Amino acid sequence: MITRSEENYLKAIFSVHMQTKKNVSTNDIANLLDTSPASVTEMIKKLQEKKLVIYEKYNGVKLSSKGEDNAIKTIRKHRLWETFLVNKLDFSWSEVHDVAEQLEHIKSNKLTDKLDHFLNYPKFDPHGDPIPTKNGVFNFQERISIFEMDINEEGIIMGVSLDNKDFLDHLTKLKISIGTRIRVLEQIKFDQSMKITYDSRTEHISKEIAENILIKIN
Amino acid sequence: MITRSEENYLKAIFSVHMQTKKNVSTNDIANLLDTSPASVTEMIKKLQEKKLVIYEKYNGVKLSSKGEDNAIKTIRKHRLWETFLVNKLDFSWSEVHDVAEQLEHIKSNKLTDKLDHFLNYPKFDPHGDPIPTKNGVFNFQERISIFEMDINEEGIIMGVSLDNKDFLDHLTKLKISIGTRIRVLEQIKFDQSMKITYDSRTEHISKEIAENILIKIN
DNA sequence: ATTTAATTTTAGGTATTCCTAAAAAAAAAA
DNA sequence: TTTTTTTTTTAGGAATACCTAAAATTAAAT
Repeated sequence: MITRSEENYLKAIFSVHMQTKKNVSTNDIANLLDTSPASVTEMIKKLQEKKLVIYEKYNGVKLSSKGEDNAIKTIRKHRLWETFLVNKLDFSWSEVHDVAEQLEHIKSNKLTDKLDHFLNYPKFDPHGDPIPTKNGVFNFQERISIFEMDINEEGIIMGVSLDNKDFLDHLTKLKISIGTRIRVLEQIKFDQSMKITYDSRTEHISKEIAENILIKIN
Repeated sequence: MITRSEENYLKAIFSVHMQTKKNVSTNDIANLLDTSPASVTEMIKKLQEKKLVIYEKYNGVKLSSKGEDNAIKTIRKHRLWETFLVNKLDFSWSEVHDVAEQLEHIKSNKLTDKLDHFLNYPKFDPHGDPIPTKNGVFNFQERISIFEMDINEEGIIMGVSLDNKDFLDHLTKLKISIGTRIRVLEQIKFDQSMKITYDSRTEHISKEIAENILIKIN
């Protein structure tokens, strides 16, 4: 049996590895999970005994295939539940994170698969992140941030790279959501903020915001 | 914060008290939760400190109003989730218990209420048990078991008093479900089994089965 | 190449929730 | 009423998952 805590560690290791492609450091995990590095070392040892990670002292960890399977399953559940909350229960996308964080630990393969079916096998969650299939296959979609776009370039919003309530609430206020087609009008040199247009609106967005909105490339 | 374990104890106390209407004994709780009496005593003390129960040594416990509120909320969540699983995800009624046992501990009032709305404010769960409202009001319905019915008496099945997979699977096989109208044809003296008719079928059911199927009594 | 700084691990604790075995209290039987 | 049985509580431990402080190791800077 894999405990809830263990699942959170596996998910954290998966997520850091995804970005860095390197062995994941004790400190990185501690920061992400908001625990002490000492606790991380201890837990990693337990995960190693359970053959969920590959670990060498002072050299970081990576997931074993068994550990990766579990991490992907947890991500799948998290994203399916977020989709359920937004599409069926009418939650706003800024509200779903904490609840999905709990729901992702419910143990029942049947439940996950029936939920997937009920939602009509969605490929992306409400934040635009891909939902792995039952077999653990991600449907990746190349994306760049608005900040990286050129003047006059167009794009369709595919997701966000920050799951923060204030940020998401702000996007809601701006009526920016997944599927919105935008065009970059201007980049202000002084503060690197950007002027964009969409749905016959023109808005000014800060660098921080532009960096965390993702558009489809290709 | 009330932990998952504490919630299970509160639910158990509520459930035993419901039947006995007396202070609940340490042993009863231990049996229901499949733990040792020693663990129960210890936990009760903690619940007392949190003002969730009223407790006197060697004299059993009862819930405080705060404890009862919580127990009812947990039952509400359990039954709403069971309804969701059966009505929306197409689980059979014998499969839902274990999953609902996990889902009932998800903490989010918003989720519970939105789920209730999504399900169209159901009054009874798939086993025929009443689902308390947001304000903790139960919709009780007087019920007796088939075993208590007289010869030739008619009734509509409103629920079951046993949440056991084999039992529920057997009912499914017999095509007996909530809403089925039945009539008692005969009671066999020898083994107290009963002959019943419903939907133009005639079946023989054992005493154990008859005792655990509940019909409406006006 | 040392010294300094940062990271990681070890050592020793705490809180939660469970356990068994023994003691205490209450209930039932003789 | 005394003895026996049952129930409940206390005492002392174990596992999980966290913590802080100190030691060990690695990385960075002078």
